[in-house]
Amino acid sequence: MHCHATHSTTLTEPKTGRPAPSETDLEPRIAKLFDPRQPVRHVLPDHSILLQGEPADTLYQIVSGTVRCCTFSEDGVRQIFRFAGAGDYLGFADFETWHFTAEAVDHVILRAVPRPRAEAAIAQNPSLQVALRAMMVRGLAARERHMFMLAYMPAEDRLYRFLTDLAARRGASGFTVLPMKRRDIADHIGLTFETVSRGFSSLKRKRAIEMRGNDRFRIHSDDLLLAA
Amino acid sequence: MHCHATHSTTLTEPKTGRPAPSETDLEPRIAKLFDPRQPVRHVLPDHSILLQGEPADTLYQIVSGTVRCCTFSEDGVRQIFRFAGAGDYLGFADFETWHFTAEAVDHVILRAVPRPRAEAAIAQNPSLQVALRAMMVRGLAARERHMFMLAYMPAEDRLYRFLTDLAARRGASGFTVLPMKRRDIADHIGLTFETVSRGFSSLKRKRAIEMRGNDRFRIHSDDLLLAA
DNA sequence: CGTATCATTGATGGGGCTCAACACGCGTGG
DNA sequence: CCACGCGTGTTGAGCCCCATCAATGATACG
Repeated sequence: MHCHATHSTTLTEPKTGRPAPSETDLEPRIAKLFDPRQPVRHVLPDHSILLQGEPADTLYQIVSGTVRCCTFSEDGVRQIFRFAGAGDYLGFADFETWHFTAEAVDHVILRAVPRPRAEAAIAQNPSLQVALRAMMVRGLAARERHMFMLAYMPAEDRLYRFLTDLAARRGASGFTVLPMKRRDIADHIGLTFETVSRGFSSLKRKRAIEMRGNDRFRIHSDDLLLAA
Repeated sequence: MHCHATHSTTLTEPKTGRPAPSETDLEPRIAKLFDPRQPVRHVLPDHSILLQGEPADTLYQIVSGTVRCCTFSEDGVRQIFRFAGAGDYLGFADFETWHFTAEAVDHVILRAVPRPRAEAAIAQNPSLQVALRAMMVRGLAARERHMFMLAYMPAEDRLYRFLTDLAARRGASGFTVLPMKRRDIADHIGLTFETVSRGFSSLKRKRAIEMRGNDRFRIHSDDLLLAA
């Protein structure tokens, strides 16, 4: 029983990507861990930021750019379980070694903080702990939502939801930049890049999306979509 | 590019379900939140423990039995993102309202603690916070592992891995009880119950598993499996 | 024995993977 | 300037795995 409506299902999330009220208040407490002026790291497209299995001795905040967080199976299949963007954090889901690999999709700028210092600050700051737990709760729910997509949604719906979620996170109306390649999208939503490409074509054909070049898109209103 | 070997891929987890050393030390601290003698709740098979959307005013520890944690899409499709068993906890991934529904698979016995009391205890106990964060980290990794399965593994491999993981969690060698129905398994690994059933038959035929009735199974060694 | 629930097995069709060809932009170097 | 290669994206043809629909067993319970 697949999801008929292309724009289907948000499960029960408040709305896509909208942080809970508590989150809005608490997020700055996490950001304070990072010195807003100091150590900044630049990473070029397709270069790795951190490697699965290596010591997780640093935490990062993404200043700008897009990061793909992925794991590789023994036979080299890549699974991107998350795209992280400006304002997101890397490293709070590990203690000793990284359980995933992070790579730059485009030019990425990071702020870094050594783990010992961060952990010490966390230990002394109860409201920071609450903020962290809230962040991880959102991470759990996001992964469950993604699991549902992988298990039950047909190809085109997966792509449509990926695009709407991305546009919602970027916030601004109008065209949204699509920093990643078709292959990256495919490895994220569990398809081949050919199927992703067909999905783009199909969505364009039925006026669900509009594209400028192949790295900018815009979602059309649901009303238009229903007419198709 | 599917996973050829039936016993394939653990990604990079230490080993199935084995808690990290830190976890072994810290887990009792979470357990201490629950009074080992007092308020116990019994839930009959297929009855609900907590409902998506309702206030999350209680935390639970599972004393015995198996719980399915699931979400429902608008059109009624069920996704079981986790089976929780004896020793597992429910409720640390929410603050105000439940983001999922928990139902008893078999007869379930729970210990409960009111959230305000638990949160107060957490706020005052730093090492408990560390334990909680470790638990949530494991939850994140488990969901990512599951995402990989849903995205890339063929039906039979999914079932085989589900069974091996279950047997590993139960620990004891010999036959393992399978508390849930085919339909539950299907909704967990993203298949239909018919395909799950065919998977059982196929695994039996090639001597990968052995069954006693249809609710007890045993995994055969990989050596035997390779010979098939 | 009749009924209900669950599991198994078969037949059929379709969605997406695979293999393959082609289009397009962009760089380099003749 | 055009040729050529290369990376990326699109489109087509064919096939296979799994969802779907359907029928038959198996077991428990009245």
